[in-house]
Amino acid sequence: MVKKSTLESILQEEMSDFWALLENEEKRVIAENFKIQNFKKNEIIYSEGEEPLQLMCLLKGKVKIYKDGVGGRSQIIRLIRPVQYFGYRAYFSREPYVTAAAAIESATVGSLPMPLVEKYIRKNNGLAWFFIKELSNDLGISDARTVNLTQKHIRGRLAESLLVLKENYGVEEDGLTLNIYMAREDLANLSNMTTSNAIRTLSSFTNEKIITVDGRRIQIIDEERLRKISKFG
Amino acid sequence: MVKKSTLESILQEEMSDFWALLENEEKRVIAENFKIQNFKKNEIIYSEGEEPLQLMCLLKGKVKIYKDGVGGRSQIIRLIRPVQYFGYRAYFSREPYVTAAAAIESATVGSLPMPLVEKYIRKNNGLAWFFIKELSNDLGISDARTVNLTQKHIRGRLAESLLVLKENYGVEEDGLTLNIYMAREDLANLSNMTTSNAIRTLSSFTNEKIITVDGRRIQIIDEERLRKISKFG
DNA sequence: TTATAACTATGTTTTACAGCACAAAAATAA
DNA sequence: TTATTTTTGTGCTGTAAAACATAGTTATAA
Repeated sequence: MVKKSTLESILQEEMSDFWALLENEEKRVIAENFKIQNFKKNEIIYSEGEEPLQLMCLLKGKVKIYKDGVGGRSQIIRLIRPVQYFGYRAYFSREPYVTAAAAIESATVGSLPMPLVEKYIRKNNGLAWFFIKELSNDLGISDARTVNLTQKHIRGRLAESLLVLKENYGVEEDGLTLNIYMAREDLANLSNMTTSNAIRTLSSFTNEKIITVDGRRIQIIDEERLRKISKFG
Repeated sequence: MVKKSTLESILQEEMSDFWALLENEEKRVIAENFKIQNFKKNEIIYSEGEEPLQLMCLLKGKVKIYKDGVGGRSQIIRLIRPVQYFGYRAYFSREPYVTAAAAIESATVGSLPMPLVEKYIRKNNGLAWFFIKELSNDLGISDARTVNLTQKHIRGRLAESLLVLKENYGVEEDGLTLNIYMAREDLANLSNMTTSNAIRTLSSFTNEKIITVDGRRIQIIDEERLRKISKFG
């Protein structure tokens, strides 16, 4: 078991944006109820239909929020990086989860009971405003995504995904290699296409010297080109 | 009892969910800054790229929130009915509108300056909670929509749209006729398909006795069937 | 080590849907 | 009224992408 002081220091240092908004008494209670959990690669964090009870904060690793659709096909809705919050929306809407979450790579998740979070939101305006901004940002992204996924062609969708991955998880020291190693299947589920087509289109991009691929390592060589494809492809 | 202005009575009666959350002083200032505007059928209410300055509330009529995508194609993101609020999200995200809004039929819109709304959100917890719930609901719908639009086939998407129209705008006295008369093009933009395919698929549904069509009047005859198509089609 | 499963790669076939053309009907304007 | 534009309806064609098949390749387990 993790020491209480450690938990509090994580709240203070990692989740400072959230923590800083709390009053002293709130901080005490939040720290008491804060829990940390580890998830292995591919482990499910929560599933569709479950009751949303925790506000989660990704402290380490990478997480995908996804939705299973028609015929076993899965759609990745959004990607979470440290330090981002997730798992709370359905609670606000008083409904079970309509999405699921899983670790793309081994992940550390901090969590707080939603009823407690709601209680403090209702009396702490800074906290309320924090969630209004979070939700507003996510909603804007979701709306934009709907159009991108439905109207762009395969090349455009994959190009966009690669750029999103770069923006979201950044690159390694070389400034080119994406700092995330995703299975082709996940890349496909992110881009709304079949795995075969993700593989095929990656090959095309490689042939056109837009990217290089080494297993799951992807380097973006010609970002400008990728942006053009994303916009018009 | 003091006689209220027309504007104030609209706030009190039509926008009661919002109004009831305000303190007396807030009510006074809100009433002072409340404006009403009329829009003709097909008139644009706001456009992508504009600065979001008003919280809008649809008092009468029907409004579509849409986004122009690749090659002049348009995607309807959500539909607004009285009394629903819209136009505020982008302001919270401190960005220009990423969507546009237009009247499907002649509409009356009440509006309030966003800076004022923000000011009150920051000191009125009930108001903050109101927007947290609104945003949460919209985000859940948007995420579900992404999957529906990308994974379902044409028949499934149109079936779903018809059901959404029924849930959203209801039916006339006969219990069957959708209470909204949309152009085929709008129906197509709502369902992510071409106008031709919307027309064709409507014809198919008619032949299969699932609906009847008379111009823009649509009656849902076999809702059960429509649900099945929406789910598995 | 070998065996087994999971992932990646690529070629072939099928099909759902967009794109286009054109006509009829309805709405709107002159 | 007639003229003109907009909307609706159908048939035809082409193609993007799914579905399928099969094989090589890399992990994981026994």
